[in-house]
Amino acid sequence: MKDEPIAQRARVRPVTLATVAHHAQVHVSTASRALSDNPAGIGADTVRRVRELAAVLGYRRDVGAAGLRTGSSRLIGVLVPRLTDLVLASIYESIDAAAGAAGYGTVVANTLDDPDHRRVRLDAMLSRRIDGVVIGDSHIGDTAAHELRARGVPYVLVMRKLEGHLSVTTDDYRGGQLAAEHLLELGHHRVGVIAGDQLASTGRERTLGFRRAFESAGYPLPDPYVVESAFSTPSGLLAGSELMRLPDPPTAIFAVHDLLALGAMGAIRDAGKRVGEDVGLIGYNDLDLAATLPVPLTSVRSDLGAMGSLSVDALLGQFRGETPSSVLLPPELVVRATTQHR
Amino acid sequence: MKDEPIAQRARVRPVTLATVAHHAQVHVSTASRALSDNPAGIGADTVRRVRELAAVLGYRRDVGAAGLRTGSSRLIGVLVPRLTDLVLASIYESIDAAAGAAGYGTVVANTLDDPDHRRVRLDAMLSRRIDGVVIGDSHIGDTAAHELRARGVPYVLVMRKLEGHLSVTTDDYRGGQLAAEHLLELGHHRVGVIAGDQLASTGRERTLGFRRAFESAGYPLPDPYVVESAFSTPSGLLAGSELMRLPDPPTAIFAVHDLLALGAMGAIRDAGKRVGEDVGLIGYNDLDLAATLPVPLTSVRSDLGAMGSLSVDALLGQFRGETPSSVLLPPELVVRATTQHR
DNA sequence: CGTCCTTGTGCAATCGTTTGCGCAATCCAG
DNA sequence: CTGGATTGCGCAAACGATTGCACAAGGACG
Repeated sequence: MKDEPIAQRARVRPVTLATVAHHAQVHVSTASRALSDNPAGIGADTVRRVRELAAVLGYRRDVGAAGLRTGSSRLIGVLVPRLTDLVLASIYESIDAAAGAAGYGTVVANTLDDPDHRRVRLDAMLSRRIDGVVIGDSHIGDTAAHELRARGVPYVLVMRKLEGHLSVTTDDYRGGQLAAEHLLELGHHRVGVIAGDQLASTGRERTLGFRRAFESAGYPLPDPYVVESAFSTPSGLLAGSELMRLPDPPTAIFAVHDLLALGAMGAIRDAGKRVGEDVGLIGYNDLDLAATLPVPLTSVRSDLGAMGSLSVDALLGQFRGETPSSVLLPPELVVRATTQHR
Repeated sequence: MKDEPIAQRARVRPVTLATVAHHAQVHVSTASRALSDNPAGIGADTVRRVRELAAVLGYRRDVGAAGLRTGSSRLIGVLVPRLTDLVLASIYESIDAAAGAAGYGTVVANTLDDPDHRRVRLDAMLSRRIDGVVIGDSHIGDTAAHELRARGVPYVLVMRKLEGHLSVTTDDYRGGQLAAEHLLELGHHRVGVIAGDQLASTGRERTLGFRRAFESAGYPLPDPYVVESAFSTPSGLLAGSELMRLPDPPTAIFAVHDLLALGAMGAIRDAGKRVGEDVGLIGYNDLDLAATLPVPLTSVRSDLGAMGSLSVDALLGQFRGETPSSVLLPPELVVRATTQHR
């Protein structure tokens, strides 16, 4: 008893390939092959025996160790601005699901749209020898994509695009147009935009498409009617108040993100007006909650699930040595109560 | 040129410890020690030289390979029902931040509150030899915690508790009481509850605390006034409509999750009543958006960030061989416009 | 001037898996 | 009954990092 080593917090599991092989009375290499996806050069009954034993013993292949040998970690990194942004969370969910179906795991990092933070997180990912990266937070002037290209690590941008890089996005310019056309049809001529981050292609293009459409119709937007913002609810409240405080407040507002629209609702209320009746409002992304709000929100729908899984496809294609091309999905306008009067 | 091997998609980086050691003219073991956190037994200038060289060469320690040797993957697994649930996303963000600060990475899995799904995801995590697990989706009758205990893998429950397991939660029973006391003070006697999932401790305890308080005050809630639900906005709309269709609809509603409250707002509107003025409403968790809604939402606040980082602390403690004890954080009522009339 | 200690470095084993290569056993045809 | 083809399996070398142990150099001390 005295010389028994102290088993403090003994991980109960040293079940390795060797254990299984030993029990099955075969060589470890045989066991490895028997457990591989398509066992070549191994007798059918050996395969069965090894697999049964593996199951009984609770064997679980050590993916890390395997990766060391094969050079592939079977891990995909995902960069997002924030997971508490519902839109990114949705995309990440579908990325993870698609990756999982293909036998890959994912690691996600909040970059908070901050370059330093992002450097650190990307470094950590590279340290884990990820096989590829989905970039969901690209920014004008951002270097992550270039760096990955230089390193030869496959990557794809999602949601936000960047000139010269593979991406899977929706046609945000067109989305802005859709919103504008709808408001024009309703007879709005003095409108405001809560424009989001102009360094992100989403905020920029949605705003641009919207402004151009109003311009073409003969009602160009003066600059004070377009206010930049982050992509959060509080930010929407701020920007919305700014618009409502203008000497001639807009009769309708286009917010480039549903959460911004949510904040704008508060601002409109605070200004003593009624959403939908006095002031029209359009959001973007058509989140679940848009439909169930007290006053259901008109929104430009983009297929977040599709974006996620297509981006994974693009990555998997690169793993196979192909060179996929960028995807641009069509947006769609969903009309609800916030733009029904007038 | 002919015999040049085809360099298809050559990962440009074979910078290993050996490369660095070679350039620095030292043995690889010396290099390893020089790069470790506190270099013992290595000359100060050697350390400096090696580190400089490593930086110049763009060396990055292969965490997987290191883990193979050290037996620690420096990876923490996190189980959540869904990341699109804002509450869980917030908790996960703080878990990831705390883990990152301690030098750990995280992998998160959506279990969708589905046992099979969860088995698969947990298996994948164990295959990666995670050092510990934060369980954010525990359920009555759930086996994950037991299994981890049996395997000797450190774990901690967060947000939802389970008898006999280490957990970091807020006092949900007390939270329900707070909501009830507030409504009683306002003179509400016929109230409804949107109770969430009764297999989750959150839904159960918040509901229980609320019911007991009304019972003690002499106004027990008839069963039809308590309706179960998922934890999403659409689900809140459904449950809310059910309550509003009762012959004697409640004069106030307690929803055990802000998103449920959001859905309930829609239901109240649909019933032709005004939120806050005709029907009081209380949510739970005090998400960002609660304060900025058209009618700002009264909500029971729980400190999600603290829960996340405390749960990581609990895990780290176990890594060090300690046996941390469960944490119960106090909730707090934040009164806003949805409960201001009457 | 010899011995002992300290300090810095190298050697080699090890973690769990995959895989090229070669050896044995089996089969069938000539 | 023999020889070649085929099949099934084992050996050992990676993969990249960490670490116990041994050893060399140099200073301190008696």
